[in-house]
Amino acid sequence: MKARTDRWLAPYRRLLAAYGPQHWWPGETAFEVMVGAVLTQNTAWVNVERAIDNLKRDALLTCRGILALSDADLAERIRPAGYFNVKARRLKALCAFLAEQGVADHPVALRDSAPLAELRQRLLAVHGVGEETADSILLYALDLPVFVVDAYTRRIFTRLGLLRGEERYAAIQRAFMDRLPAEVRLYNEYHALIVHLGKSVCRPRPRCGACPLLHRCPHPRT
DNA sequence: ATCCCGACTG
DNA sequence: CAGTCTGGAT
Repeated sequence: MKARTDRWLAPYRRLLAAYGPQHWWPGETAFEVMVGAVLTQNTAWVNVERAIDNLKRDALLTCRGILALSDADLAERIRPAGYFNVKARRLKALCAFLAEQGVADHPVALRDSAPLAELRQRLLAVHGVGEETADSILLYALDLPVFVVDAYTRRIFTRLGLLRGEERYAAIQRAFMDRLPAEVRLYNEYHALIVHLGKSVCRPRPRCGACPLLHRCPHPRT
């Protein structure tokens, strides 16, 4: 293994040893993962679960079920996830897209409808789907090898001295994908572990004493 | 740069 | 009480 790869893979090994497999994404079907990816935008997952349960309770966690609701009705049901008016429109846009693609009754089939690069472009064209949401859907709903970047990734790897902190999403994603083997399993687990570390330890005000990566962090605080 | 927004932590 | 949460559109 090249040293260039190892600097970006070592944190993964360390985090996996410390925290164990995270078993992401917490969703039963590809469609549920897609809905969760939109609902969790800037929102704690516990709040997303409530919104998803609200839809499940009335068997509305389907493409057609969501499209059949009025914006106001849908917004009311997903209220616990916050930004409910915005997200109601975004969920409908996502479902309308799936219907257009002819996969409303079997959303996971989206995977085989186009090559990865084109699928990503199509998702990015959907209202409410930005880079992180698109990549989360590709990786966690469709099992395609795309590395998901988020605010935790930027913060953690900047503190580790591997990023400067000003890089755009695409640059950070390329940093990982150019160096790591293109394995769905690895990308899935790595991002999940990054989120865990970012939430529990490498927070805005970090708890460096509890960090599994402390030994390779240039400027630990506290 | 600002708005969207409920639910929870410290 | 302020801060934070698996962002994206305008």
